[in-house]
Amino acid sequence: MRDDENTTVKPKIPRGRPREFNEDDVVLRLVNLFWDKGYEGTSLSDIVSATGLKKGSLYSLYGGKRDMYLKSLAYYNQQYVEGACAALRDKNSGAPRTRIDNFLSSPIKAVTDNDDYRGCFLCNAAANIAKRDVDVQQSISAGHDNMLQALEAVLREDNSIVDGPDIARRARALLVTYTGLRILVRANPDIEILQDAKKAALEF
Amino acid sequence: MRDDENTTVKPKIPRGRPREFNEDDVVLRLVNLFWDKGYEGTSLSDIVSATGLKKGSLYSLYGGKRDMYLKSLAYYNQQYVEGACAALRDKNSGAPRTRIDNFLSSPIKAVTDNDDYRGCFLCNAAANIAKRDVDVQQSISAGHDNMLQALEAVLREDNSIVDGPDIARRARALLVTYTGLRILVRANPDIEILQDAKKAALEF
DNA sequence: TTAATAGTTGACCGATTGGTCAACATAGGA
DNA sequence: TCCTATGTTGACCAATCGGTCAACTATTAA
Repeated sequence: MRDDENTTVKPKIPRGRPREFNEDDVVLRLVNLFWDKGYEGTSLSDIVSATGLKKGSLYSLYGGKRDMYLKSLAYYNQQYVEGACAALRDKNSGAPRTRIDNFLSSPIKAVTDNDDYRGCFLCNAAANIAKRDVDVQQSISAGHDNMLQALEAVLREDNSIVDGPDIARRARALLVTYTGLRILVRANPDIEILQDAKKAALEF
Repeated sequence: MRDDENTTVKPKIPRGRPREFNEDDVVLRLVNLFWDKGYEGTSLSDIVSATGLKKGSLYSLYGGKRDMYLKSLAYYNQQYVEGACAALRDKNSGAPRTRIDNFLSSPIKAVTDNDDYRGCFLCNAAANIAKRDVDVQQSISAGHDNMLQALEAVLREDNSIVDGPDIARRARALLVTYTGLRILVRANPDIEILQDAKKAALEF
């Protein structure tokens, strides 16, 4: 009891030399690197120059390149995927159909608004090395599950769809469309194709 | 005129030492390698051991790794994509809707029938390096254009769809769904999700 | 002060990367 | 039988790959 008096919130007890960097900044840079160039396409020296950290620091922090990749996927799930899911679920951000439209528009808007052709990190990971790495596979599945549940939630709000197996099916179809859009963005500069496909995907 | 007498069809005039391999066999092995492991994920020694050729032969044949990749994409377009498009167009292989169903089923059947989780070579290429290589991008676009045209052709056969902009839009949506299925196959072992999504995508 | 702990750094590692090349082999044409 | 043209081979290349480590620095606890 006496000990707890001073450390009510147990704020922090750092020992040894303090870090000279912010770990969130670092992992964000990792995400952006792997997202853009993939696992094999990103080299350690890419990482060193992008983060400013030396190999030693990186390795004592993560263990290895693969762990950096895994951390990046987790961070992406936590930040980006979770953000998209929250928007889907947010009843204050429009009618159900509007939110679904926004969801399918985001892959396109990334290009038109921000010149961001990177697509979806999870989709790229799937195309990259998913089959050869169970942990990568699990991270992707986790993200997809999250999205599927958010999609089902918003679909259930829509009166025009009968509750039941249709909901799950529709959600799955939307995820597939989302994935397709995110991939095509990386290869096809023709935005009209994507907008058309989105429009058709919303006709249900 | 005299010279042409003997060489009516100009069959072949091979000079120098003849090749000890079949070029089609080689490129097929290249396709299978790059398809599975991607560009950066495939090393020259992978290629050497898969083809049986030595580096010297490979380089005098193709010029470099990137050219091998480009050749593989072209071969994939010529063989696999063209095959799928022909099946879509073939009026003897079922009603329009049936053919579209087959088209969307092929990504799933590859898994269930042949344990083939590689997805689509073009989609993987898009996720891999498309943005950094114009030639790769063009090869992907060419394949997609081919598919889109075949899809439009078969959709035009279907009486339930009014000819006009709807055709193109529907075709584009189908291509996006196809792409999404092919990508998800690589990451998600849950076939039921894909079958469900396919079913929903056919409800138009 | 002095340990103990943790972070930073640059030199270093063997292995592998994509790629080159000279020597040699095998064919057709003169 | 040469000559030319092409194919095959293995040795070789610099550069880069992911990864390790000992020396050094900065901090807190005793």
